[in-house]
Amino acid sequence: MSKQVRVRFAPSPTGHLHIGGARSALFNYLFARHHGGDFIVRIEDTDRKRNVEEAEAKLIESLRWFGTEWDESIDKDGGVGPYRSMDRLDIYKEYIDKLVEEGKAYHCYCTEEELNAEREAMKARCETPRYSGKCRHLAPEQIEAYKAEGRTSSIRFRVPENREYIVHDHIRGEVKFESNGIGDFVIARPDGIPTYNFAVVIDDYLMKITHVIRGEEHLSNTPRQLMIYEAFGFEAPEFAHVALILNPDGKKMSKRDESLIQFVEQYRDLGYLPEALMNFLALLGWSPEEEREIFTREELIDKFSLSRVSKSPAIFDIHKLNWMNNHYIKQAPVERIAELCIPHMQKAGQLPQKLNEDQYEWAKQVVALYQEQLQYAAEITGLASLFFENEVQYDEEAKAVLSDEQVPDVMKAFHEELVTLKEYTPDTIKEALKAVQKVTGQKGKKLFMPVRVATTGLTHGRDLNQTLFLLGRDKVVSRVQNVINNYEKIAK
RNA sequence: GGCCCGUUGGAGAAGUGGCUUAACUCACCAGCCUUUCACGCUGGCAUUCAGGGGUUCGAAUCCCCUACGGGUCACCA
Repeated sequence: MSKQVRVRFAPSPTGHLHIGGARSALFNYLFARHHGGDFIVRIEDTDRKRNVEEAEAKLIESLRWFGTEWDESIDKDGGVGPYRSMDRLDIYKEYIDKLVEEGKAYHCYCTEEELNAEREAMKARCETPRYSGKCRHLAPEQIEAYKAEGRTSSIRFRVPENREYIVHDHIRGEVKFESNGIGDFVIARPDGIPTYNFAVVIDDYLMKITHVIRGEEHLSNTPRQLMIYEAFGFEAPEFAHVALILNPDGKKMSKRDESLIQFVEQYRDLGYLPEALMNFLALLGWSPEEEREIFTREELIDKFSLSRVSKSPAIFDIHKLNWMNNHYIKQAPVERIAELCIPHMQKAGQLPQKLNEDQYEWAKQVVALYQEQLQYAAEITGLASLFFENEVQYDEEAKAVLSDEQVPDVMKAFHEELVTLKEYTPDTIKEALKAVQKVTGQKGKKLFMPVRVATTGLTHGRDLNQTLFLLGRDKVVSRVQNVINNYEKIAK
C-alpha cells in the first residue's frame, strides 16, 4: 500500500443519518486516519425521486455531531469535486458516451411497463428476474420506429458473457460471481442521469478512492461495478463489505421498525454523547485485540483494522449503549451534562425557559445528583420529577414502608428538627436526621426509608441529604406534615 | 427461484488444528459494602461452538451436506 489511502462515505440524501450509515462512516474514518489517509464524504443524489428536502443538510449535521471529521466534501474541496453526484452530470455524460461509442453500452427503448411485465413473467416461471437483452441488437429501422413513437431510451451496460468476476474482499476473502447470472443493467436513465452502479465507479475512480468500505448490501452489486472498471481500463479499488446491523429480533431493520432507535439525530436528541455512540458503534462488528471496551477516538484510530471486522451481522443492543453512555456521562464535567439535561427539563415544564443564575445553579445540582446513574440526558425528567410534584403519590411499596409502626414518631421528630433548623444545608439535614435517631431510637432502614419515601414517594433514590436539600425546606416540611396528618389513611 | 454472504451464551465478541474443562464486556441472578439509596465489589450464567457427516492421534478452528438467517437480482442507494 504505497498509495495514499483515500476512502469515502457516500450516502444518498433520502433521510436522516442511520446508525448503519454512521458505522460505515466511522469504519471509513478510522481506517483513513489509521493509515494517515483522506476521508471523503460524497453525496449520491442521483435518485431525484427519493431525495428528501433538507436531508443532505441533516445528514451532514448528524455526521458532524457524530465526530467523523472529513477531509473533503461538499463544503471542503480537495480538487477532485464536485462532491455531489448531481453536480457531476457533465462528467458522467462523457464516460457514458464513450461506452456507447465503443459498443460497451447501448440504448434500450423498453418502457417501464414492458420491463415490469417481463420481470413478472420470469418470476412466475421461477426464473431469475433479469433483463432479457431485448434491445442489445436493435436494427436501425426499429430504433427509428421507437423514436417515431416518441419513446425515450435509457443506456444499458453490455454485460460480458461467460466471465467470472472476483471481488477481493478484505472481510470476506475472494467472492466469485458468474457474469451470466447478471443481466444488462441500466447505467443511465433517459434524462441522462446515471444510476448508482455507474456513478459510484466514476466517482471512486476520479476521486482516487483506494478502499471501498461499505455495507454488505453492496456486495452483490460489486461485480457490476467491476465490469465498469474493466470497461474503462480503470484499476479497481480494494473492497471491504461490512455485515449489517440487525434489530433486537435479529431481523433486518426497516424504516418503520420501532424496536430500535435508528437515527443518529434521535440519539443526539435523547442526550447520548457522541463519543459514547462512536465507541459503541466501533465495537459493533469490530473488535480490538485488548480485553477492554472503552476507547478514545485516538485509541480507536490507532487500533482499527479491517482484519478484525466481523463477517457476521450484529444486533444493536441498547443496554450496552446505555451502559457505555453512562460511563461517559459519569466522566464528563457536570456543566456539560447540565447543558444536555436542562432543555429536557424545560420542555417538560420543570424549569422556566429562561433561567436566572440561582435557578441554573439549582438545576445543575439536581443534574449532579443524578449524573452517576443517568444513562442519557432525557432520563433526567423522570428521575427528577419528585422535585416538581405538588402532591406526592405513594404506591403500594411506598405505603408499605410508611405503614411501619415507628413512622409517626420518626415523622414528628423529623418535623420538629426541620422547623427548628437555623440553616438548611445538606450538613444540617444530616445533623437533623442524627438527632431524630437519638430521639426515636430508630436507625438505618427504619429511619431513612420512611424519610425518603415520605419526602420523595420513592423507595429508591440518590443521596438523601442532598435530595432533601435540593427539595427545599418548605416542600420537605409539608410532605412530612402530610404523612403525619394522613398516617392512618396511608397506613391502612 | 438463481447467485452471494453468514451461523460461538439473552447481546457484543475472543478464538485461525493441541495453551480452551471457550477470554473479555453488556444484560440477568445471588451475595457483600453502604446507618437509607445509589455507585462499587465478588460470585453464578455455553461440558460446548446451528445440525449431521467426514479429514486428523487431536476440530469451535479444515472439507462436504442439511437447516436457519441475511443480501442481491430496480430507470434505489
